Amino acid sequence: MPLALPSNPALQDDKAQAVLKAAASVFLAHGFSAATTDMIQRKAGVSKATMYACFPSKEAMFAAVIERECAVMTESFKEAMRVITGEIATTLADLGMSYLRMVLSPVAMSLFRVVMAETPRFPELGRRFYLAGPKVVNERLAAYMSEAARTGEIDIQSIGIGAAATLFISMVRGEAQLECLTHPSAQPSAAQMERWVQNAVTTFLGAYGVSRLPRNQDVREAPEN
Amino acid sequence: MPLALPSNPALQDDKAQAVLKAAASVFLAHGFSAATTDMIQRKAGVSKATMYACFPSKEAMFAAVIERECAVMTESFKEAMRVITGEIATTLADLGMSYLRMVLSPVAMSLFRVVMAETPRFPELGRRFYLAGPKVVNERLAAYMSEAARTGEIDIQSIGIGAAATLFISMVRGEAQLECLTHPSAQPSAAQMERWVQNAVTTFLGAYGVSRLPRNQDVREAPEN
DNA sequence: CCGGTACTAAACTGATCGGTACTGTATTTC
DNA sequence: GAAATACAGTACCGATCAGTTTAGTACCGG
Repeated sequence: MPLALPSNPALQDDKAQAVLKAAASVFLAHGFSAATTDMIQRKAGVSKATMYACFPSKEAMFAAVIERECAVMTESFKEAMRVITGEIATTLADLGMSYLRMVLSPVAMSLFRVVMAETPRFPELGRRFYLAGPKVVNERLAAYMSEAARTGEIDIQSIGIGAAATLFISMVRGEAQLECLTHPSAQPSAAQMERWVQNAVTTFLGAYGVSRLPRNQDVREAPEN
Repeated sequence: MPLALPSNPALQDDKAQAVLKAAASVFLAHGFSAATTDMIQRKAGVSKATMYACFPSKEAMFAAVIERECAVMTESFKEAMRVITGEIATTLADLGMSYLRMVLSPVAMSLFRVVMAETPRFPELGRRFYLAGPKVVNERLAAYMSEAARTGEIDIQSIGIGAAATLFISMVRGEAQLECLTHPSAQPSAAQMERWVQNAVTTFLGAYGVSRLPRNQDVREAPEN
């Protein structure tokens, strides 16, 4: 008789990883309630007993999945928000594009959907998401803007660094994310993404940029959405 | 004992409304998968047979609920985005506050969560939501901005009316909605909401406002979030 | 060779799901 | 007053759920 599986998390790490990976794909595709442990077990290629040896319950699997995806997201955002020194208009555009690519990626979209849906029932999950994603991005961007303010490229004294960062990010993400969330089949073109980012940069620098060159070196025309 | 029924040939319509209302509260609270028809039936105070006489299936109930909530939302937004003539800074702040109050209301938040979660499985639902909410708001705001541009209060030729409207709305909504979605327990204070709106107005007019008065008549200082 | 370990496959438990069918009853219509 | 209508209440159906248990297998170190 196989001994009755004590709470030994160090089973085969191999199997636990397979379960976690399978659980991630199932939960991100279907959400918590619509996902079934059978789907996870089947996709992981392990037996039910093994799965329940790795995680004590469906909820625990879900929590582990979200935790892991948040951690991955944090790293991706840190990478995406790494500043390459240059003119501020270019830098903001680059940061905006990196950010938008991340936010609109299939994994990030699915994670967003699932977390938003399940936050009322798993509140700590929403907080975790906020800290892993938006918080990190805001901090990185605020750090850059602080430097840009110091060198005189922008003047954001009137609203503060933190607010300036969130406003810029909100403009970059706003319409883009909303449209993609509500139209899941069609993903946006590169040109569309550049338009979204460029509009945000133009507006932000229009409000807070310190113009050394004559204003309005921008912009191609920007269609409705 | 069943109470006396109002003797109408349209009894069914009466019950159907009760079912729809109950279904709305259950679906908005739990999402599609976690909601059960028993919860709806119980809350509506009707029998299962009656419920299934009104709607052929759980999916149909869900679709009807979302459809109705979207219709209600449209009317609310149209009301919220009605312009009362005044100075542009004041008008934008008023519109922003009305909009934000709507967006952050419990019903709108729940609807947003549910629609975002279920759009991959019911794609037409996401489109419906977009048309009923964001689209309407953008149109209303764009109409106002068009007028403001005509009277010379703003100059948005460089990006276009539609883009200007979505950027302003994105700034108003961005951080506010994200924080409320991820922190469902604590609803924001009026002061916090005013700060969000004021930052958006300041930034927008900083970029596109035509200053007749010396610039920077604004702003109280704006804390981080 | 043994005994423990790490599993698989599948049967099983009790609960719950969406949906149907049946029974009984109050009201309306003719 | 009889038939029809519109319901409540509830038992029921097959399916499916999360999670447990059982039986058996392949591999390991000693």
